[in-house]
Amino acid sequence: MARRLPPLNALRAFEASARLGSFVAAAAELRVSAAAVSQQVRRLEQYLDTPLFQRLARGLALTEQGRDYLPELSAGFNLLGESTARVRAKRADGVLTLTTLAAFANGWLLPRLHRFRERAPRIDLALRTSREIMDFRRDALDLAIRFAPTPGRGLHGEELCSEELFPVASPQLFGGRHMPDTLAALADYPLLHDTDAGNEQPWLGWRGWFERAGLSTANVGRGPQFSDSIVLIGAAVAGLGIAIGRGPHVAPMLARGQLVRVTQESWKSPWRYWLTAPAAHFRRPVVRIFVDWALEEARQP
Amino acid sequence: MARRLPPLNALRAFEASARLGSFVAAAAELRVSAAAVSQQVRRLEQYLDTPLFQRLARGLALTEQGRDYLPELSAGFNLLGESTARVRAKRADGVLTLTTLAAFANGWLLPRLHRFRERAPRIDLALRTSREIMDFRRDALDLAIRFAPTPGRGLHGEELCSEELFPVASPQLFGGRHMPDTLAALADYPLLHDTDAGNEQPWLGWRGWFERAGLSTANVGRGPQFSDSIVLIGAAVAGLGIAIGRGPHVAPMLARGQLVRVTQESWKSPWRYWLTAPAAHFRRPVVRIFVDWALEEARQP
DNA sequence: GCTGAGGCTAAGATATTCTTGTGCTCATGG
DNA sequence: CCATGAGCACAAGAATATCTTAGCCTCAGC
Repeated sequence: MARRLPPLNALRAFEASARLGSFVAAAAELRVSAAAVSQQVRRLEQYLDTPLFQRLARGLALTEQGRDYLPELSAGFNLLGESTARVRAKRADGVLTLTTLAAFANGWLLPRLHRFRERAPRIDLALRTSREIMDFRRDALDLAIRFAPTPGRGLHGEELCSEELFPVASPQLFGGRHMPDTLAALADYPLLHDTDAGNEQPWLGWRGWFERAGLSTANVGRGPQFSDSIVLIGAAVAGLGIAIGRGPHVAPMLARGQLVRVTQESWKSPWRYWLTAPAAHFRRPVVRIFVDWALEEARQP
Repeated sequence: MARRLPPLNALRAFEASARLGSFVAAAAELRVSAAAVSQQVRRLEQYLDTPLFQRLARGLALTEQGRDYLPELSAGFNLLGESTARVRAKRADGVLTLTTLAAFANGWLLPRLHRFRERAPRIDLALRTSREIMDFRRDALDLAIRFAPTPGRGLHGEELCSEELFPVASPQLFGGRHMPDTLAALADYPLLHDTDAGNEQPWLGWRGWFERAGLSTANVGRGPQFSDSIVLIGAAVAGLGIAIGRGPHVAPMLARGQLVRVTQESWKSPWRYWLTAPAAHFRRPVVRIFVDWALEEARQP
């Protein structure tokens, strides 16, 4: 008749630790101290009477038991989490005003939005794309997605995703010819530039890339410039040259074959995409539901 | 990056309540008071901002939200519970000495035992089938399965399953003829009797059945008698007559078509099958693992 | 119209869980 | 080769969360 379950919070602590590979990281996800996670995991190990981690001086390694255990736990918690999110979202109702870069909206948000509509059919999204930093005091904004080193002063922020960059071009640019496979060889093709880029964020500009590789930057300024990433990408798709593709902005074009990666080079940006707003906004149900959904989307491979 | 989960203990309280249809029943399963369950469910409803139950004067009814929610939660908790049980069982090691009625072992336990071997490959079962009540003080017994109204004096017990009874016979007994469909019509066939039955437990004897139906019991004592349910069933399978089939004892024969139910009559026994032993035994890992497994098996449809 | 089952609430008791602060180990880098 | 810092363990007290108890309410069934 009965069902016997292990201590659930200990289980959650283990699942997070195993998934993230560290008590410190798990503690951040669970918003408790690392010591708390350590204690919870110990409790579970006692309950099971078997070690789940090998404690190394620097970090953790799963034991065989732990390795077998993790995937099923994750699946179980996913079920709990997803079904809960659905229940929560179904009756929420209202408008969510969101700003983000057009290119991010286009590359990341729009292709996923049908799933949000499914989950929260009664929340309407009002999307404001703008290159300016919006002011929460002035504008009637619920939430912003920002690319920045930190969430922003005075604002609460949750990390949405990181960004990997790599050279991309239309396959038509090369006709049948061999595609260049080194950074140096790219200089033979027209390079497309983002106007803003390259000062603070060297990974956004060709100059940064050539300097990092120790190559001459003499001719690196040549080529057309674009003030907006979305237009820049459009130019690359049209075969006008090679652009520095920002992962989240170009993923759908890569998936459709409109763009391909050129060379194996890549650069992982130290900045992050943040979901950000004054802390109070995050307590609005409509915002919370969107944020939870977005974070979940970002966790998918 | 992050995953957001609802309060897990509240979730478990809801799952149990919804599955069992009552806070009182859920409280028994979770081994807390009904008030605690009520509070936990309320907490979850607040978290979700939606009602999950309609509170009726006498009992509960799921709302639409709750109805959608339950199956996924159950699936999630099943994953957690089953994978945990596997991890727990894998290293346990030893012998479990168990007594039970031969017919119950044959009809219920043996067909399921391959799954137990899978889960706990290093636990060997020593099965002692006996019609006598075993004495935990005298015999080296870990656990007994007993059919009784209560677990037994001085012993801890967990309810394994109930028992439904119904007339059964080999389909060959009727040749091509019409199968009797009323209790009264059974009297035309040989009735098979369990020697012990019919005094304390009227549902085990034909006399009890005929009395309950208000029929004459004049000829009800006729027919062969058997001192052991397993032999009685064998006789029924061999086409010797109609027996009172005890659900857990005859399930595999029904599944294989060796027996069929005769008439739609059935009687739900007020006694239960108990897993029972001195409380201390239940704390032995080997016992706990078997008990958890058996309870889980009993929950399956 | 009783009675009992089942649920609710409030308040205080009890447990669990978390944080803080300290100490340890070892990989990394100067 | 030593200093540094990341990451984990441990202990004790603090902060919560959770449970129980006890009394009340409603309605179904007798």
